Amino acid sequence: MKFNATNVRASASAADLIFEALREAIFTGEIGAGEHLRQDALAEMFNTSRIPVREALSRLEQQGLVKTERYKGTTVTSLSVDEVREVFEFRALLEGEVIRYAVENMDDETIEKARRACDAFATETDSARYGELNRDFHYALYAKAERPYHLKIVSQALDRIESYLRAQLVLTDGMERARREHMGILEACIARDKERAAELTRAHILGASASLISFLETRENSK
Amino acid sequence: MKFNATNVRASASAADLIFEALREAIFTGEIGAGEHLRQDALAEMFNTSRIPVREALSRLEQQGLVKTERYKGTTVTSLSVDEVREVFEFRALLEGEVIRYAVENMDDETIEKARRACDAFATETDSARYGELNRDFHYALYAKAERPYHLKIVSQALDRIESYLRAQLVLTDGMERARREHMGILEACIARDKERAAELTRAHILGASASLISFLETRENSK
DNA sequence: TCAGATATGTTGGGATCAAATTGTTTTTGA
DNA sequence: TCAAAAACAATTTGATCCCAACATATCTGA
Repeated sequence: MKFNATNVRASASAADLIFEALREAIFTGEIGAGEHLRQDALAEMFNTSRIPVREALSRLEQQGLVKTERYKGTTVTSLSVDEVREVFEFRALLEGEVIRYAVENMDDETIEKARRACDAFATETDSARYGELNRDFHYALYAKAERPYHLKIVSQALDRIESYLRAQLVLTDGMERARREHMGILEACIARDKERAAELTRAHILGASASLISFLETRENSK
Repeated sequence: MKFNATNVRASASAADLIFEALREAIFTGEIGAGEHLRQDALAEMFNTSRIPVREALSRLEQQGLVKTERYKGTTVTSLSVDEVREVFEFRALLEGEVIRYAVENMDDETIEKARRACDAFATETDSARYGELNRDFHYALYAKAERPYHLKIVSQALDRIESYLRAQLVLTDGMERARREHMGILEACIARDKERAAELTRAHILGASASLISFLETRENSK
């Protein structure tokens, strides 16, 4: 007899929980850039020892969300405008290519799934969930590219700038524009027009980048 | 009295040293795919406790070089042919773009540095150093792209398949061909022809991929 | 024979201590 | 007085010993 394949073993370890909590806190801005994270304090906060805390911090560092210096501790990293711009540029290149692959394998089921994600994004009113629903839509399409490595890197790039992405979406026209552009991408996928889908995706990302960067720069200047 | 003969106390932390040692051992094949890594054994081997060992393993896991399952331990991951193919495909896309940026900013100093790296690669006789010198050449050019995030991802992709890359280079015509192709790329950079440099870089990577994969597949079939 | 019990080994995580390093404060000497 | 030196505090890194959770192999009894 074969046992039920439920993934009990994949249940989160303490390090997983701390990692997720910190990641989310950084994304929402609850922990601001430059802030110092002390291992002892975190261990106490999460009611564990330092061991899982260190593992979580190490993973955050690998993702570039924090930086730790020997004997000095770990701080939340802040990205410069140039760095943000570069990550968006990278995403435009990569996601454009990924959607091209995806359209090649596109089927009705995937389109249906993407349409639902698109609707969910368009009707959501809780701005805290914009980022998540935005990912849902794109990933629904990207899944069909059948390129797990590419997708992992896309995901990593999104993590790097997630907090900025969330900020961009809640800007006045960010959501409305994203809604429209998602529709366009979806239609190109339905028409199986991979070049148009790729071009729209690139434009979608670069447009968001431009709007975010102009926001960041005016904020920077007004300080 | 206990002697602590290891040079743990240099500048890198113990975890750094263990990480590097394991990484190199995996690259050279000293630790084969599927092999089991036990924390106790490693701690004893490096004359430390399990704490830095676990940190090193965690970092290796983040890079995808090993996989750990809860309460079961960590094993060296092996890539399927499809995965290897995908990483090469990814590199072709990304490195093609990176060299395009690099040519835009190209200067004589960089070309001189790349030429030296190219010569060093062409004249090296120790096959263990091929991989490193190959990286040196490409990075010398890529540096001028002034895209740190892109370069980090390139580096990460190379890490993922480093051991395969080394295997590919020591195949009979791998080195000779790489020599020729490096020359071509360098010349395109000198001519400031970014499209040709990009196309040659793509072809260089995809060619290596094709030759490696046919090698892997015949080996697979002959088993 | 084979399902269940048992033994053993490994990883996950806790607690506490020592060592190393950095930053801060206090003391000292000109 | 004030700059350099010394002492001190805070913090991270690592060691050691501990136990719990879980996996696997072996043994046992029907």
